Amino acid sequence: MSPQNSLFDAAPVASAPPSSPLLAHLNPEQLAAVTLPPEHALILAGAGSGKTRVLTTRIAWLLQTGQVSPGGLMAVTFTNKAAKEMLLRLGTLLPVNVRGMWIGTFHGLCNRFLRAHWKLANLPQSFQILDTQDQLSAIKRLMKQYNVDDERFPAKQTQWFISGCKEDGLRPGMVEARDEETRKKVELYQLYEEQCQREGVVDFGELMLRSYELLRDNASVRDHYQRRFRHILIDEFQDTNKLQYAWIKMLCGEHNAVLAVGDDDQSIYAFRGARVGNMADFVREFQVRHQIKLEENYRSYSHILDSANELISHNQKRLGKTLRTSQGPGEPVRVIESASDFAEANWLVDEVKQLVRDQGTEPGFERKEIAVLYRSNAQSRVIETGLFNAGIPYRVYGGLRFFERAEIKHALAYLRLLENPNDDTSFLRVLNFPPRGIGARSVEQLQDAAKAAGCSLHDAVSTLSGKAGTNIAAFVAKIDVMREQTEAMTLREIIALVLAHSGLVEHYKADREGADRLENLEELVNAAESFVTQEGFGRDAVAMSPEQQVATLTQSPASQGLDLSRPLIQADDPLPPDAETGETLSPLAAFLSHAALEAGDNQAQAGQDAVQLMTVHSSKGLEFDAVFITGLEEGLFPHENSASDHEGLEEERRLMYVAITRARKRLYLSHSQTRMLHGQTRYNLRSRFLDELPEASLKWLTPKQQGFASPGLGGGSGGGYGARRENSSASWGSSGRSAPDFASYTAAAPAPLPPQKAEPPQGLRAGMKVFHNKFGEGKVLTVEGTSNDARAQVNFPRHGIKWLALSVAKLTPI
DNA sequence: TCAAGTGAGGTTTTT
DNA sequence: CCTCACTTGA
Repeated sequence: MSPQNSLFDAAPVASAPPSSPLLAHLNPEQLAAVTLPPEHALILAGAGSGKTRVLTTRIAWLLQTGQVSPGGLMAVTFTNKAAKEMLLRLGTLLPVNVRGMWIGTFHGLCNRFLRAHWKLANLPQSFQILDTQDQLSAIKRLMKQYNVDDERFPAKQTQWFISGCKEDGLRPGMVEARDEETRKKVELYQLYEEQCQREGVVDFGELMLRSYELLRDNASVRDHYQRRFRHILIDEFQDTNKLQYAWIKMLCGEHNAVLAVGDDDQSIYAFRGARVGNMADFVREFQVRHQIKLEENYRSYSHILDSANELISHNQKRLGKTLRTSQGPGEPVRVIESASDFAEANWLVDEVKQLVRDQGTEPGFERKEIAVLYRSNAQSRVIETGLFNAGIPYRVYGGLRFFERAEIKHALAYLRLLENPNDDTSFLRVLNFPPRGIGARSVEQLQDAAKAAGCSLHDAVSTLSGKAGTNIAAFVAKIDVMREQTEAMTLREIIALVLAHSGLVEHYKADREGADRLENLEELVNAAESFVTQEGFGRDAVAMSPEQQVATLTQSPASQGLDLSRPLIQADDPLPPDAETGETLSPLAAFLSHAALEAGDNQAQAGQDAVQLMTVHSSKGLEFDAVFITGLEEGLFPHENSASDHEGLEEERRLMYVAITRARKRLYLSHSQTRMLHGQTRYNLRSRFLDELPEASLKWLTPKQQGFASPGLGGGSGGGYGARRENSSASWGSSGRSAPDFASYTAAAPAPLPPQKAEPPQGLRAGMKVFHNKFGEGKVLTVEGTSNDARAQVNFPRHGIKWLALSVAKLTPI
């Protein structure tokens, strides 16, 4: 390794930077990152280190110093939210018209690319995008048609297989199929592809894969984009999958500069194909000479950061990074043990009340600045019940988003049929919705006819005869008439007409519980309206000519230091070969892409001052004044499915790291002795992660108990926080039932009482080592049930994993 | 065609 | 225990 290649040399600024206001207030590392020379670089950006700021300032700096024109760079993110944020902040840094710039999500940019090159990509101009739901129903339909046993090949699994292949860049012919089962899946993959192609639809994976292949197979297109995008900036690089990495590589020729920004310690999406290893691969394959660490944290006090640092230091596979702050220690991290999940929720409710009540005085927390995090969605229920009964407003992240709602999907299906009559997924979705007397038999007949003729359902209708055909023919006629009627209409008018003529509005009006759905349909019209005005109905979906780009740029307000007279686009920046710039995508088609790629807000009633409930995964990228991390128990967090192998455990630890680093001022870590799971009471040990934190930064509100050794000891009651120190010698279960149960919060709907006794059967807890007369030594994995029903799952090194009924088997703790 | 019943399965999720 | 997807019966 050459000296230049040494790790994390904060690269000196090439030449003295212009003392631009852009660069003010950046710390040395940030400044170095922003002003890096135009070469490949990796920024290792810790949580809360100003990553987005560096990215946007870098773009602004490149533009301002004339190193690149707005059309000459591309910035890629994973979520629409991140992309919007980037555009927004860029707009505040520079008077640049960001419309038309290639800043967006991987999928959004691929969509734009494929729209510009639809012919080369072998797609219809207005190809439709299948979301995950659509994809699954398309696969189900396919499997039915080919009489595939869905017991042996569940549609979900097939979907997972297909998506997995695409993420790895594999077409059916490239998949290595050793066993019969895989061969069958590959066959289904092949058939699915043919079906999508026939119907003119692409799924999310296809957007990426086809873009990649087009670049790979078409030298002139590839050359064009390689020459065009001198600067490529990638956000959240640790989340890229194999295909995305290959795609980036494909966009890189001799003279490109890729700026990859990421944090290996926050890589929590391996389960969906993300490869942290891409960071190391990037450094090696791109011969990255500049690596910069951003370790200064602007979010949290040092007790919180010390906890995060210490925890993550237990991971072996790391690039290495330590967060620091100049904000001072702050409060210690509070740790609490409860007797049950109910008690935990109760305590949490009390604590939240306290935090909110203190508002105005110190510390003073707004409800929306309080987050409750958990490992899995199922955990939210108890907490919701508690908050609900206490009358505390709360908001749960992660339900159905706007464009995923059934009524919206129905409306979109009609709209899609206007654009593309061959979209069988949409056809089937609304063929009999609202009900118009088309039964399963008729549908099957139609499907058979279509299969025989090798055409779409829409086209097969004419071949249909008899009574069954008339209703279907009427449906098709209705769609065709709508298409004609809407030809010259605005998007808003089109949607209004479709809503009325499809019968959707009528149907929901008749439905007692249809009011909400009607409201959403109303909202769809609004969404279309604002799409048209804000997005310029997707004009940016088509590659802009240089002239257009200069034009939009000069339209923007007077710039500070941006020389508008200089030619912004080089003369040698021609339109991509075969770009279909003449034909504009229809507003409707653009809106439909938008609906598929941007499913809408993930939270109900935004803007309200409500406590935020979400999984740790969805908390990534967010921050709150106060954070509760709940359910810190072995088996839950780290999750039992991940704890067995080293890789999985390290990812769980990163997840915990993400959770901790969400907190600005105050952090609570909570675990419970018992928890209701799958209808059974489980007895879990506290998470090992709690033992991986620095004692000096913690404050145990309930006494810390010794490891696995004394299951019968200790004190956690569900009650008062911080006031429970006195019962350190009390046997749990017999004391500390002082917490009010939910019934005391609610007059109307009493919730179930917490269990009377939290005594694990025979004192067994997960994680304990036990001895069995026949099997020898083993480790307890789980304990379930009570008294006579109780059983334990034990892993015996010699005999494997066994379930043992505790009323029969003799297990001695050792 | 719709409502009630049955049975399986229950980490994490964006596009 | 709870949710959902799918089947069955009127």
